[in-house]
Amino acid sequence: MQLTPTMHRCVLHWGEMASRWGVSRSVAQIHALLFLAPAPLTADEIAETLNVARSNVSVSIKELQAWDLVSVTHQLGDRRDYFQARKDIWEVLTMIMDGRKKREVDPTLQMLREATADAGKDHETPEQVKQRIADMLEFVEELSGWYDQIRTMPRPTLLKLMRMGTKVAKIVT
Amino acid sequence: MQLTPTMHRCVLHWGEMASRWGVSRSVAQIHALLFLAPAPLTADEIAETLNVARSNVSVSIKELQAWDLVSVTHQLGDRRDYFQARKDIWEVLTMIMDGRKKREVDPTLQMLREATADAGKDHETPEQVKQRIADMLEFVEELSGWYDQIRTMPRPTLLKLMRMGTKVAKIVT
DNA sequence: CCGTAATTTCTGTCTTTTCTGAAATTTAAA
DNA sequence: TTTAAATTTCAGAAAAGACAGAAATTACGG
Repeated sequence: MQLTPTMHRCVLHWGEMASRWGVSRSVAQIHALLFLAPAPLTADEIAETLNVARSNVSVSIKELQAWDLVSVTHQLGDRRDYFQARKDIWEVLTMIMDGRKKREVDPTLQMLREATADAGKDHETPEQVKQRIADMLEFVEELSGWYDQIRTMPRPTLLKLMRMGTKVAKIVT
Repeated sequence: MQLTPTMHRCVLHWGEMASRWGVSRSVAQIHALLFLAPAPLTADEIAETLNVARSNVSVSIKELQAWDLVSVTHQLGDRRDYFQARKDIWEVLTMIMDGRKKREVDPTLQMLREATADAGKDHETPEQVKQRIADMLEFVEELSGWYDQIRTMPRPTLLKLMRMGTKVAKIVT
């Protein structure tokens, strides 16, 4: 697939942001390419377009599938896999946030629960420190629960709430 | 400074999460240590407690200061720097979100603006692709603006809204 | 100013991550 | 089956990042 200058620019930018986003350059570039591509692409097309090893595409696609950002389709009379990315930008954000919560928050939540549970037996740690850990646990639990609730709300509702901006505050006054 | 088993566990966990959070192990461990520490610590104390090079502490502290998570204090009659971390967990979250937005979102927003502005001159890129980029720009602009608004709201208001969970939806019905 | 404590910068080493190319495996048509 | 295309796995090369220790700089008391 031939990249136009604009697409080229986006793909390169995605690649540059990759390390900040916590994925490898290949993963980010492939995602950019599939997100922009007007039609699904085969692994070979991706490898050729981005000049990366075919095997690299295979592994990167696996990761994008784990994030639920890319899926496979097929063409009649063609055994190759055709990959396409989620095009709905709102859904893309949701998938990324879900993934990040699972990887970046949940393990810590788990650890804080254990640490707090064990605090009784621990007579060395100053009360002040235990309290800080407990406070943190409570805060993260609350945030986590809030996120799970928001996640269930229909998109139009969220959109309306978002567009109200700070005006939502009036309901709590 | 001597770590109690509970503190030890937290510091190690922070270190393990570091790569997922996008910082180095040292940065995460130092942050954990300073967050839990009942009193400010010198760079030497940090280096000794965590068994890392003194220079490493210097660089890591710089990064934590760039995130606005750590500040310097002094003791009378002691020229050494004493470092302390923000203890308010809500503020810590805010600083991290601000930092992430600045590093992970703003550069992309910038790029999307430029790409969209240049779209007129670009006659190669399919309309469909240009549209996808424009939609993405609009979405990210909207999210970004929303975040900036929310950021200005007083904490008690946000807390109340958070505790309402999905009940906030009733104001848009 | 001088000497020393404290901190930072720099350079090279070590570790980790990413990526490639080859080999192995899977898949499906013949 | 057999065969060939398609995909995945794997081992090692290459690149990036983290870190230690030395050297340089800064800050301060005398």
